Amino acid sequence: MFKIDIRSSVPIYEQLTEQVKRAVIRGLLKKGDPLPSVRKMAARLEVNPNTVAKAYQELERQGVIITIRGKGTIINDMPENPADVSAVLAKIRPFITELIYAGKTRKEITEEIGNIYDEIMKQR
Amino acid sequence: MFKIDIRSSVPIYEQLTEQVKRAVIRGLLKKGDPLPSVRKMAARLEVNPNTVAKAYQELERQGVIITIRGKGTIINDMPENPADVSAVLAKIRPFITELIYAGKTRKEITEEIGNIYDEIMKQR
DNA sequence: TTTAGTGTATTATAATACATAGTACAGTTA
DNA sequence: TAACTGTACTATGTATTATAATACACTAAA
Repeated sequence: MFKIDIRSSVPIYEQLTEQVKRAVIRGLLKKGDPLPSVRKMAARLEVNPNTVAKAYQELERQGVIITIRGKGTIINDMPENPADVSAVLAKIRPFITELIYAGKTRKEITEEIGNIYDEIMKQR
Repeated sequence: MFKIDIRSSVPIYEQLTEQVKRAVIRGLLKKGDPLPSVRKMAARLEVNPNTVAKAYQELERQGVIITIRGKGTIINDMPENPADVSAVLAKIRPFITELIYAGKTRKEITEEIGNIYDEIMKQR
């Protein structure tokens, strides 16, 4: 269900947190569903358990999962009150600048973003 | 014309490269316009000359500026053939995931991107 | 030629982030 | 008790970012 690209420049724990969130968005994981333990997940992904632990801690901080020491980790509800959207938009801005500089029009850019949206939501 | 936020987690040289590109996009800088020398720019921004040099080298690598040893640095033509757009889109994807998770709809997201576009293009 | 101003290159230091390794501890469940 | 949870800690290695301090090659003007 989860795959890590070890050659990517994106940190492993970030790859994992994003994929968990995507699975929740797609409905592949629902409230109460358990995640594999830190050690099992690490074994499956062939990464260090500490790296998985870091990803789980980040997911809990964002309210995506609930962890209970000794028991395990389960998926939480999708949040109702939106997170810090403006901070996310600020991070996107430099990339939009790059696209404009590459000659992309306003319409092309918004269409590409729409395509990304569809790809994330799509059930394989 | 350029401002650096020293408290930002975005590297200084990245802040500078993006602002130069934005100035070109807005038409505030045109082909042949000179950029301040590495040392002058560093003094104005109150950063180390090496950091400015790194930004200039990155801008030259991207074809934004032309540097001539002993003479100075000037703005290049806007590129006609687009750069690696797919790589940029790949970097945007995790942020779109975050926005979806925060409850944003497809329409809301594409509109927000459009707003960013307008803000970048806007002449103050 | 000399001088001052360009960009460039190198070495060193410091701080931080990322990932791994190994070990230990606290809590839960069968 | 035994085996499993998550958590905490130290240590190591690598990479990135930024600064500092020089040094070098080239250009333009005095």
